[in-house]
Amino acid sequence: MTTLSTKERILNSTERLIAEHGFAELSIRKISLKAHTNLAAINYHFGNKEQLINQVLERRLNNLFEVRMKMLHDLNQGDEKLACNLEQILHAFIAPALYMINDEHQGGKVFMKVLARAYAEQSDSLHELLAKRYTPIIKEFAEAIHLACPELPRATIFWRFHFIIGALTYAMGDFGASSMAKQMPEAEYFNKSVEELIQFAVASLTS
Amino acid sequence: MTTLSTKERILNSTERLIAEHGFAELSIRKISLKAHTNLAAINYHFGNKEQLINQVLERRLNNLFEVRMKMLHDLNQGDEKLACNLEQILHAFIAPALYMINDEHQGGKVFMKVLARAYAEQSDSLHELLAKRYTPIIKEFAEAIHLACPELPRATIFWRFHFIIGALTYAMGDFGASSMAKQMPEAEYFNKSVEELIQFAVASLTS
DNA sequence: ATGCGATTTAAACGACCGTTTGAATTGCTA
DNA sequence: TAGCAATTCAAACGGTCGTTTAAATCGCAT
Repeated sequence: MTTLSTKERILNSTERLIAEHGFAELSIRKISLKAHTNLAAINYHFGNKEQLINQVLERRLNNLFEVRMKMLHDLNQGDEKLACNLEQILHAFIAPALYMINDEHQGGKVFMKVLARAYAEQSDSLHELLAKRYTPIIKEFAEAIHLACPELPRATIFWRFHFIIGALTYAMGDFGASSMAKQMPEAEYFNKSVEELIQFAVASLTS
Repeated sequence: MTTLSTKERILNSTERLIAEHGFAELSIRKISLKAHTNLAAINYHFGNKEQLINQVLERRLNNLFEVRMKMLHDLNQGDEKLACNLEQILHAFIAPALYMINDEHQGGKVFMKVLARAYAEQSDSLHELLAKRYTPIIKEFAEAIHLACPELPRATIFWRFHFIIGALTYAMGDFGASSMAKQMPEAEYFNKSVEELIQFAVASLTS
């Protein structure tokens, strides 16, 4: 194990604690204990608890959204107005979230649970952060879907894409807790989730 | 306003506080203040905080699930093996949740936010309570869907119904917070949500 | 090696938490 | 109306919370 900076250890520990025990039980003291650092180090490096949580989310959201955008743009190489396969578009949106989940070493798996928790919190600062990040990417993907399915009204696309995000978020947060998960190895269940989710999303947009 | 018992006032206040501020900020003191009662009255009537929260959920979950079951059974009147319209089946599952939301007087609207929060919490007791309630109803609805769509593999039905529940839950928790919500009156947005959600669910099951 | 800014530390602050206690009050029955 | 059980109440319990303070320590350029 490489030696991590105090700041990184705090971010990682916070992420894990939220994923494992939720926001309600999260405390500065538990974080500092898990990160093998001092209580005050957290306020020193992050100001306060709220800013720490925001940075935990931002750190990975930035990466997740960059990957999604890159995969989308790679689909219509150069030509922005080229209509592409609906399944590919949804793959570009869904798969990065699941790749991230599989990235055990970087804690992406943990993060997706954090993200699911964050959605359900009604903390204004969290909601703002998520809305600010999601708005542009939703617009881009909705536009791509419109090109792929020109017969679908734009409003319908927005509604259904919104619902797909809900299903994805819910599935990620529930990952491993489902009764289906216990009937097969975790890796297999994971891959199956990706496949089923994409097929589900495609079907929901091709009525 | 009719005079409510202390127990009812505590349940109602707890429900509202969870919906408005989440589980993290919920405290016995805030509940007793909102319910115009004493701190100790809560422990007197409910034992402890955890049991109070469980009762808040059970009170409405029981009603919600009864209505769903009744609507499903009313579809195939008497004849259990009669295949019925997929849209009607999904309506029986989705609409009661939304009727409940619209039932302002009984606080159903508030409750759906509570439910959305509860999903994201990883409290074992909450998860157990929800799993115990959901398992039988999911089986019944999956069976009805199977009769309506015999060409769909049973496993696929379970996966997609699971995703639909996710979309529904997410939509309910997000109700009113969406950017779309601000562009039309609340009642209209609500009815539109029902319609779009059912159409979305139907589409996702008829690939 | 010395000085200085960056970092870490122990300790304490006031505030709020869930729960318990035992006395006061209420509502109903005998 | 007397008495008893159900309910409400003020007060206190031990604990945990987020944050702050000031001293100790570290890393590194001079």
